[in-house]
Amino acid sequence: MARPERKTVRDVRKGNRGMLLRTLYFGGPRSRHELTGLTGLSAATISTMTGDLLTEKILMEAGQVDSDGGRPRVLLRVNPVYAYLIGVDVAETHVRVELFDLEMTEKARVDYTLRPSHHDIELVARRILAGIDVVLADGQVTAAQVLGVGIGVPGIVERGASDALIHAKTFGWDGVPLGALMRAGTSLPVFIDNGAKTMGQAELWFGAGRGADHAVIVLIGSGVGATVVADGQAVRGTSNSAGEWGHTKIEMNGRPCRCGSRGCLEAYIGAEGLLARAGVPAQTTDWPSALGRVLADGGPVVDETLTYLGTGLANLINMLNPERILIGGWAGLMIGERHLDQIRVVVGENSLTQPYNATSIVLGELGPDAVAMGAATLVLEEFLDASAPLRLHVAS
Amino acid sequence: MARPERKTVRDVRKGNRGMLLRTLYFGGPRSRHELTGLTGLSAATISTMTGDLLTEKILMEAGQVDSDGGRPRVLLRVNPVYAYLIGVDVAETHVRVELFDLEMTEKARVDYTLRPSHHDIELVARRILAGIDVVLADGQVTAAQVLGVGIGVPGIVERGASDALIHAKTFGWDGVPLGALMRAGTSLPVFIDNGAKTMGQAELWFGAGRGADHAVIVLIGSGVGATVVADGQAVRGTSNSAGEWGHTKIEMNGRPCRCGSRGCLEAYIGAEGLLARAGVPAQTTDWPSALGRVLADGGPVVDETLTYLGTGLANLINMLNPERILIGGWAGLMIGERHLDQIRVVVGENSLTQPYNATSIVLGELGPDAVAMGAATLVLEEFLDASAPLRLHVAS
DNA sequence: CATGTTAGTTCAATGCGTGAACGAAACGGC
DNA sequence: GCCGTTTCGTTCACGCATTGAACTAACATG
Repeated sequence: MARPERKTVRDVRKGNRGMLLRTLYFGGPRSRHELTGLTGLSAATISTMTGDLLTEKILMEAGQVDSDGGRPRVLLRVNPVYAYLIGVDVAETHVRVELFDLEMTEKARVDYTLRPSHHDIELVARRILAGIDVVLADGQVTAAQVLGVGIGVPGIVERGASDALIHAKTFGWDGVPLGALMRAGTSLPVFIDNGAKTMGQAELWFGAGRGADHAVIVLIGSGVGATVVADGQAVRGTSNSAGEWGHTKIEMNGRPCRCGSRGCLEAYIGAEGLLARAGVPAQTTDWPSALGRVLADGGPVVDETLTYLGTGLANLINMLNPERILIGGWAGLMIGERHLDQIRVVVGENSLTQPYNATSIVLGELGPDAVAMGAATLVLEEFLDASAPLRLHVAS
Repeated sequence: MARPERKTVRDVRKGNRGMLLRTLYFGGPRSRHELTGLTGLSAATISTMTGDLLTEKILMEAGQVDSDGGRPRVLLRVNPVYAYLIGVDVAETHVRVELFDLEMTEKARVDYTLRPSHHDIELVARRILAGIDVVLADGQVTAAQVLGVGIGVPGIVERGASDALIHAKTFGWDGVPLGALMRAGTSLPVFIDNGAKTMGQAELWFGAGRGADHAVIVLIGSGVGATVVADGQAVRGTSNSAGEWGHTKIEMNGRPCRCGSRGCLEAYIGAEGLLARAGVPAQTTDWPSALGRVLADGGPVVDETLTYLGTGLANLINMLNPERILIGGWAGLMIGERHLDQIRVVVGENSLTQPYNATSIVLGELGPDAVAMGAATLVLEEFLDASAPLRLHVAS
């Protein structure tokens, strides 16, 4: 029963300011006059608030537009170089650090290859910290101009009372305090979340999920996960591990899954399980091409996969009644590009009419590269929500 | 991307007032002094606000308590007879109308038997309206003292742009505008929701779900449904039909379900499916005793049922990471009372360690009678949230 | 250059929460 | 019975928020 916080008059300002900022961020350049309509605020408030934001350089003017017969309207927009965001993608084979401006335009990036079985947490933390320095130098940005660092990691990010702990079996991480390690090396604010979640966040904000209040973004790679969005908010659960769609059971006594259980959806539609079922040799390394060949050849395994996938999606629809389902992840996109229509048919057969008709099933627009961008989005979200007399942070 | 509304200073008051009211409603009688700590508001604000609420008679004094060595504290509480709530349970065999005071104490009730296949919407609406008059008379309450009427109905309640439409196959209702029919006969505010959801609401507020921010309340009767609560709010989905847990698929090509599909969870753990699988003759009418015998006899069907139930719950845990799962519904309670431990074992085997350890699985505390109470809770919620200079409504 | 129209700003009014000063109601010690 | 102490509760000036109304700014047209 999430109890609301105490509010004071200043919170009103903070909330309205955030709303104005969001409107301008997503609603393109607008005049003050248009903003009154879009935000519901009075012209007086818009005037003073935009005044503040302009002197803070969070907003900037963006030309004029004639307004038939009267004073022309001055367009306002978010100043993309007011501040910068850093997004990090920690994956099995690499650590990528990217620098974005406020509009999510990439200004610099650096990749570090991770050798398999070299996932030592200290090493990863060092790579990230080094990467931050590199992108700042390349992008000619000082740390003081950066709002924060978002990091997308594999596995479960447990948000307990104190610091976030990361559990990633494949990395051998069991309760690793990455946040604390980062803070030891930088004074920038750090936000950490599961990589599938940050990718979902990216799709929701900048991809095919724009504007959806109720959505599920499913990620199909070698593993399978999902981001659930209800009322515009990501559902995180009590310890931030919601969304483990891949390990929901779709078949009693089904195929063994690498999680140790049986009949998990991931064992059927995850790339690893799919390729194994199609008889692709286990030592194959180029999974995408192998999957491409399997999909091109067709056959019962592909049909079966579509049935499992469609049924899994139907379960989401029945359970959560989203207005949109996005299919993403490299394997998900490959499957979806070829067979989206058939997936829709299977979903229709396995979900209730009412919620099925309310849902559209589409492909993600952003590639797998979106993990870092989504991570940076965590910082952006913080900025838009609480930008109040914004304090930029001191460099490390 | 649920955008927040414009806020003004008065919304601050409304919000804080609601918080104070909730604190007092659920936190028993408290002194003004204690309220400052519990709400975070200053003593000054508490003083003026409780003053207002006392003159409005929403609050009342509730005795004094010595405070060692100083002025004794005056306890305040919500005035239970400030206003009343009406809850309605529309079920297959009856329409029940109940009158509650603000503390959810039942003041009057009336039942109307519904003959099978006599679910004409006009008839049901007439029964409800008549029932309202009866409970008001019995409880010696005028319509002006009633905050509203909550109605729990079977099937899907579609909240579209205009009025709520109800789809209930078993009733032959397909897009029935019950709300409009009610408003034609009474001027009381009407709130309609699915009966399983209202029961979930009741458990969440007054039953075993108290205080849980992330919970799933599963209802197992002849059908199977669930209420998902995330961040203290019920997840409704885009057309208010979220929670159809019973028709998620747990087995590919499994048993046929009455929904027309196959392998639905409901076909295994719903009372109807369970009894059929146990070989109980279809013409049996006393399902509870039949289920009791099946459970007492044990055997493979029962084990199988527990496996299906546990797996279905494990899917919820993996997907939603709740802190608590409540098992309710008459069949759910019967199964849970005997086999809760075994259910927990199965759940543990089929869910990921992390989220499993974060969840407690418990039985519901409220019987099936809670549908009407939960429906009335819809009205209560409205009152606590927006009680602002509360307007009581004119009688019909 | 006067007029009309649209865009944006300024200002007094009103509402809210807060801290500080103040008032109220008990107890304990003498 | 009186006085100091402690705790509870109220009052009031202040700062900050939005707002409507009056006002200024900047254009087009004739």
